[in-house]
Amino acid sequence: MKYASVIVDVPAKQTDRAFDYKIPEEWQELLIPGMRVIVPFGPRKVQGFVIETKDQSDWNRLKPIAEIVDLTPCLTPELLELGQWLTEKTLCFKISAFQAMLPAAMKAKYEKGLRLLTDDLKNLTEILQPYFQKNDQVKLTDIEQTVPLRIIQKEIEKSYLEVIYNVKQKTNKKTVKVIKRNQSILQLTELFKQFPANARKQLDIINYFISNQINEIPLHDLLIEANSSYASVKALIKKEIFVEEIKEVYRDPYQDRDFKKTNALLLNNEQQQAIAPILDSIRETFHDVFLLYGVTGSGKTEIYLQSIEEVIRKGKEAIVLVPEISLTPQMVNRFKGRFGAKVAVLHSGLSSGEKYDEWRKIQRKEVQVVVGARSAIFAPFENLGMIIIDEEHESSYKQEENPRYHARDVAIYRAQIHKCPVVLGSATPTLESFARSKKDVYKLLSLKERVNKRSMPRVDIIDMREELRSGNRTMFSNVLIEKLTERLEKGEQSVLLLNKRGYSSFVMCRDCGFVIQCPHCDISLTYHRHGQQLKCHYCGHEEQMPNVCPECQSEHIRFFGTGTQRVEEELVKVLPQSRIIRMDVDTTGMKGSHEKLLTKFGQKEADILLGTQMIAKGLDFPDVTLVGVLTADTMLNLPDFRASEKTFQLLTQVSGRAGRHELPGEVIIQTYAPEHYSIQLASHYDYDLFFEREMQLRKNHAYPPYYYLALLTVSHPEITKVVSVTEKIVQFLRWNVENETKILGPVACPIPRIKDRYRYQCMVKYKREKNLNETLRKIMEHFQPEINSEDLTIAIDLSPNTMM
DNA sequence: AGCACGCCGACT
DNA sequence: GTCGGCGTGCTC
Repeated sequence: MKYASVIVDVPAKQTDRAFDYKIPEEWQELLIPGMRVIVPFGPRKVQGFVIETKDQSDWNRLKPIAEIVDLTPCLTPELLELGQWLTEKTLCFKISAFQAMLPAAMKAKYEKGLRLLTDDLKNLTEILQPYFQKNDQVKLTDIEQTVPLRIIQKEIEKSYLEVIYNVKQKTNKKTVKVIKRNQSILQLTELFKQFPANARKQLDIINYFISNQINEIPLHDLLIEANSSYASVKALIKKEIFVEEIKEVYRDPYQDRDFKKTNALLLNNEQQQAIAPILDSIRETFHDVFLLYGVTGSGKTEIYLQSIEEVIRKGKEAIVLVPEISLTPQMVNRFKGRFGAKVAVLHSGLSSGEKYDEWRKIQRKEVQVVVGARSAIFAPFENLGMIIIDEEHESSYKQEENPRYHARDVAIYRAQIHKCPVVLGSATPTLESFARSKKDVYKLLSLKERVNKRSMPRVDIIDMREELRSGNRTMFSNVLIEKLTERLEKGEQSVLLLNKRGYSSFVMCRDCGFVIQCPHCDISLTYHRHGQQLKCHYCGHEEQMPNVCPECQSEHIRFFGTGTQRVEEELVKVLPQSRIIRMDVDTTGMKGSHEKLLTKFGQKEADILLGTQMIAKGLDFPDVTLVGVLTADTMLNLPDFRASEKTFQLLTQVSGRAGRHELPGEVIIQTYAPEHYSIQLASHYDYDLFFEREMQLRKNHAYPPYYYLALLTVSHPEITKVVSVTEKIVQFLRWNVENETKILGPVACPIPRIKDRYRYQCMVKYKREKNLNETLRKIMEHFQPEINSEDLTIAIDLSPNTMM
């Protein structure tokens, strides 16, 4: 093939199409679609993806491809196709779709440099001379600060310098030097006999290879094992007895750990009934979507594991998606324990290099199973036998930035192509999925019993308003303190959950009610104990906590709301004898600290684990017998049509953390809205009734699953512009949609201003809209001039999870 | 997105 | 007369 169509790494409307390039002669056999290349683009060079090779091009002034990045394509034909589908489904740029499918380490970095063109350094202006003493190339970033751009430009005009564009690869393949023998063991043995006896170190090395019967060994290891130095090794290399090689090695984040090999557990009756149709689907290469609806502790994971075994037996591969936070060691252990080295793990706790390495294992087909968060759905397997999405209801499966895809949709798309099953597992399925299972679009598989036959822990709802009325002004109800004390005495553990979503510690004046807000965003600043700072979570603005109210000069200005730090302090006051582990973003920022804290708790080095949402999932500690939810209802006040659903899910999840083993558990839910149905029904573990009630509400308010949603968010520094653009969009939409489709707006967003930009939105609620994407594309096209030059942005989210 | 080109005002 | 502002349009 002589020509290649390339999608270039320039995320913009005008460049969102293929550009053709000539393939240099020597690469014409080599280059195939899915490979990354570096191509000249205007005056610079950019990375791009080859989507097609061909023998003809409509363009006549073609530039040649500058470089090939991959030797094997990083995108399979299926993924190339999937990228196309993603762009259409989410209205994102093609390049963004491709980049979303690969580990971040494979994204190119760009760097500008200057190259010396004149032979005589003295021609150059004096300040520039020192930079070119040693090298004829200098990074522009090194010079920019000291030398004004004007001066540099002058030199370029005089052709003493030229600008060069470098595309740098982040892909830091980790390598080691290995020493390889160049001769057979037999030859070495011969050599050993005749070797000069005074070369003792060299003899040691040769002997090491002979006695251990090895072909090669990493240099580092050799030096230690044979107790020798690099000098002796080099001498042997010079004699051509050994050779030195650079070898790619994987950073294995789990290398220092042994995983206890586990075997398949015996499935109970219910589990057997649930797994049978999945196994059928795997065996018969048939696409199906299963909703595995099983209460916490009903043994869903064992079903996953045994299904995967079948997939592997068939010589196929499996993807397992788990929510980011539940990718705890416990989860990894179960998969590694069963499948050992056949598993790759992809989650945010890994460094970008580690993620890249795990991805390479998948690409090279060295593993058959990948366990990972959302983006693992793009694992470059070519022989998929099954896709599992655990905790199907988790909102983290939806990406909240472009491309705004939902992993569930991608899973079903891929599974259709591979003719394999998708298993969606949850104790609290999304209304969408459960509704689909009722309509037989998904096949429902139920697990109603817990494996250990224990009933779910008893849940008590505590009305915090009552507590306040009876004079308890702390954040702990009397009952909770009582129960916590009880656990302390018995040596059992407790978990306390602070539901922080939709809740922040703002600063208010007690005298005049003034709340300190961000000057750039319409949202109150959050108090951070660290350095008495006030911080904006949306734009990063920081200011000092004032001593007096800026409005009325009163000294009664203080922060409200509760952070885990604050809870910890209070808790220590009430239960001074307790040992507490606090887990939130502050304490788990560092790599691996999350895990360390959990291990500590698991080894009973603490009595109470206190944390935010992140502790709600996947934890399984035998001695936890009490779970307390400090503030159950904070989410309910958010402008989010899923607020009740999320509250129900969260409460059900945490309740499942108590009493998973021998000891019976108990749950205390503190709330200011005890009568709310999502709290009431969660306390009775009544998903079915919750489903009924919530469905009724969704129907009445025209929300999913009865209607599909599309959310358009317009932003611009001037409010008048935002309003007028949003109005125009609404008008255009009204003209172009079906009668039963509802258009809401324009309205200001829940956060009406972020980073000095006003935000308005408009919501489309529809049942059938064949041409919606086309209509939306027309809108984007129409406003393109303003988007390009007037700092206007229009964001489109098809099927938004929230309205924020 | 970047970058060049080009057309206008305010300075040596 | 030149420097430098940023609107416009292109990138195989």
